[in-house]
Amino acid sequence: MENRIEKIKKQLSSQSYKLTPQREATVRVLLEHEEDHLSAEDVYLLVKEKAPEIGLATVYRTLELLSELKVVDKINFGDGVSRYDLRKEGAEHFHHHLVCVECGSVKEIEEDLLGDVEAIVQTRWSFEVKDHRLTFHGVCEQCQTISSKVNS
Amino acid sequence: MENRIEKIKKQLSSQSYKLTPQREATVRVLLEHEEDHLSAEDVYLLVKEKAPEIGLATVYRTLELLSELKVVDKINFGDGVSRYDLRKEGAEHFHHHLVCVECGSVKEIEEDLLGDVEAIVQTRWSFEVKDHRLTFHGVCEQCQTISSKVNS
DNA sequence: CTCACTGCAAATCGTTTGCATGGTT
DNA sequence: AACCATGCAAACGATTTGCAGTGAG
Repeated sequence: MENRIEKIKKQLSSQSYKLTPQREATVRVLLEHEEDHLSAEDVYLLVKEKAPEIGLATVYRTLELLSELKVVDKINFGDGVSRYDLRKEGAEHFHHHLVCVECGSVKEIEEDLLGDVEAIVQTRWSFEVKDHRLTFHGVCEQCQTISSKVNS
Repeated sequence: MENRIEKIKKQLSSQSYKLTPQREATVRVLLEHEEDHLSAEDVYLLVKEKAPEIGLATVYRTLELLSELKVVDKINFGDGVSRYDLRKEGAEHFHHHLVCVECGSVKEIEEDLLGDVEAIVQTRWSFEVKDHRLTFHGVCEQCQTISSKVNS
């Protein structure tokens, strides 16, 4: 935890940005909720618990900044809200997501399943792939169980 | 063209919706711009050329309806705008996209490259895949050429 | 003293909704 | 007459911006 903060601090200062208390509080919230997919509003409310004076605009500005530095990834699951996801240590690619159309839960897949596909795209369409976004829509294990009960 | 309109008309009436003049004009615009990825605003402006009385709200309502019927897919490339994409005839899956980070162009890939990956997700995570969204971010062929010129 | 950073409120932008009207059946 | 669909304007929610105040270097 602390060393990840330290790392982010260095990343910031290398581009002459400061890790202000507000920014640190925001980063800490993100670290404590790595599994979730928080919206800016979510982050704001959580940060407010630690630093009540913080403003929503600052949270937006911080998330924007972290996004530029590729510390977080900004995603969009189609509801009109942006969500922010800590990039895992050393991950060079965005991870994949499984979105359940029944309960709305979101699961992350860390493995990169797209190696082959990227190679195909690269050669067949002469497209130099830098990153990707992959989301599956479907029914999660839990909801499959529930609906099979209902239907029996 | 006409037979696709006819088909959509049938699809609508099978669920007791009507293909009103406004809806037809909207569908025609989408058909004439299959390659593009129009936002609701874009569609609105184009429809207005044919049917000046149409309101923006109607365009939104029509696109929403077509989206439910799976005639179009609603996508989001991360700028805060929804875009609407005609589903190809008989396609059961969403097609993939190549977004160029240099010039912003968007290219479509019709082939479904995810068959294997879906099988993996299905078995390994017990997730029943219904559909997917796959977007690659990178540099398109044209921009690769340009930047290699600049750098030489 | 300077300048990046902040909080607040107002502004913006895409999208949705309420409502009165018009057209079909 | 009942009802779906429309246009318009107002409402809405997420995000951005202008600006004056603050604090670290």
